[in-house]
Amino acid sequence: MIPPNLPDPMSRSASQTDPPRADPTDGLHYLGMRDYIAGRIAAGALKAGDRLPSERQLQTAGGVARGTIRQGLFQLEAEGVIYRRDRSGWYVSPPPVVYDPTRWEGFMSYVEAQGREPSTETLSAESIVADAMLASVFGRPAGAPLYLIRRRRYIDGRAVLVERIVVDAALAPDLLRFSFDQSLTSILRQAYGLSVSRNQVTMQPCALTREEAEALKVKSGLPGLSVVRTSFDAQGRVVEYDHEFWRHDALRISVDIRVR
Amino acid sequence: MIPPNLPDPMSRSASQTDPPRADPTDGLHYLGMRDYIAGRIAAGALKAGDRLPSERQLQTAGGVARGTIRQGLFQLEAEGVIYRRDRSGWYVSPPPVVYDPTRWEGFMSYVEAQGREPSTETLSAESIVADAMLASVFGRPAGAPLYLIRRRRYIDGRAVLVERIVVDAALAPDLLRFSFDQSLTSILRQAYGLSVSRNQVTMQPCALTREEAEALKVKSGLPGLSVVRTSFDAQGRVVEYDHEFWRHDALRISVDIRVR
DNA sequence: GGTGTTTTTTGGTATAGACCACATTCCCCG
DNA sequence: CGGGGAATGTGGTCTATACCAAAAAACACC
Repeated sequence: MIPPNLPDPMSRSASQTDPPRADPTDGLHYLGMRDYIAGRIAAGALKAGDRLPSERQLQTAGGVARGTIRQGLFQLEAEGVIYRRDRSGWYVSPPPVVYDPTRWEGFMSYVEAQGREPSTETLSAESIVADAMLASVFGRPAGAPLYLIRRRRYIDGRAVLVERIVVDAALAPDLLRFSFDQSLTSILRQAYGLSVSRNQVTMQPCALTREEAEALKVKSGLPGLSVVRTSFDAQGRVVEYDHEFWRHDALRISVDIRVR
Repeated sequence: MIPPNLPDPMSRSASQTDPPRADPTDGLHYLGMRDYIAGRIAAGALKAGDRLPSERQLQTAGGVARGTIRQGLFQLEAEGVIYRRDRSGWYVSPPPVVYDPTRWEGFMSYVEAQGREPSTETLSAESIVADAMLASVFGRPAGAPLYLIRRRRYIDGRAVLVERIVVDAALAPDLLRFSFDQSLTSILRQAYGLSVSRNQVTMQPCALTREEAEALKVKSGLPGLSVVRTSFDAQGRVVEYDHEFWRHDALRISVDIRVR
């Protein structure tokens, strides 16, 4: 379904136009470690989900200090090649899911369509009142009643995003009686007749703050992707305001559009 | 557990719904340093483009080891708050430009529209032949003649991306006689009658490899954003195949779309 | 078989010091 | 005044060590 117009990361270094050079790592130890691990993954010796040798094993095997090892691992982490589970170890990242913001089908369906297994967990669902920022988003006075839903979503059992969804209570009265472990979009459509006709999506790299990092069970400060989605219905009313925090290695953005 | 003896930073993001806690950084020195710098920026004491105190100055002022200082700086870098110039120092990042892949106007116009000053530098322009990957992109046999243009683009004098554009020589014969310091899209339209009617864009966080990092004058391995854009004309022919490597802190993606 | 408890392993944080390569600055000389 | 070279400052890399907190594994017990 997805056109293969992105070269495989494996073929990145294979530029035949470059002049031959003796050592692509410039003799830097942490780059050597990075390339060694990356090579083992590319060669298939380490597969998605596999655990890497412990840092101390790599240390003695490679003859370099542990700090240097970690420097190389951090770089692979930034590339999205590996990830860590706190105090458990380093693991090979599974492939990212492809997200097309112009084709809004909802998390569950597009993850499933890519042969992965999505699941959702509701962290909290409560009534709140609009602060200044939310008031301007929804075009209502400060203090207007809203619903806030916090969810955590998984792919193949790995937590990949946490989100905070805000819904206007005036448009969806008594929303909290529903369970939110399924698609919220279909609840809004079927129970309240609210259908999305326009989406406004912005994305930005970020560092996961304490709250999001805890929810994703990662160390605070890891790189992430912040996605803010505002959904409007045909009348231009804000149906959903959704702020998602993704693991940066879990997502690839793909947009296919006709030029206006 | 001794907090760094630094002047009071602004609290990072005091969420009034959180239970009160003594120390939002958990007493971790590198987080204290991070929040201290972030606070100075938020408070306006440090503005975009300003240089931070040197690591050794922060070290003595804060009473923490240099490695710990750097850990905090790296985190701010991952957030896009600061950046470094090799062996020169750390600087406050300018705000990112907003990129809307559905609204294709070209780099020059959308950067200018945001009140920033774009510029372009051609690194190389040459004839190549299609390898297997490019052959499949362009739907032509391997060995077909193509043009490869490498450019570096700036915003307000700071290099923000390098790109490799490939054009089918059959569609744009003798393309290399043009200068590419302006918009390539308009050259293709005006000189060859090629207009883009569809774009396929994918984006993915990456680490900048040696080649791109050198072109951007940053350290190899810094986080970046890989953007691949394939432009088609009305007949479905590939007009441009463009692979861009962005500084991750220079870009924000914003999409506004009607749901299909 | 299940259930707590202890031990071991693992990554997370932090220190102090050393040397290098490059950028910048300054100063001297023509 | 300009240019060149030396001195200095800066981040970049690396080592070695230490201790901690949490996860995982091993174990003892019921």
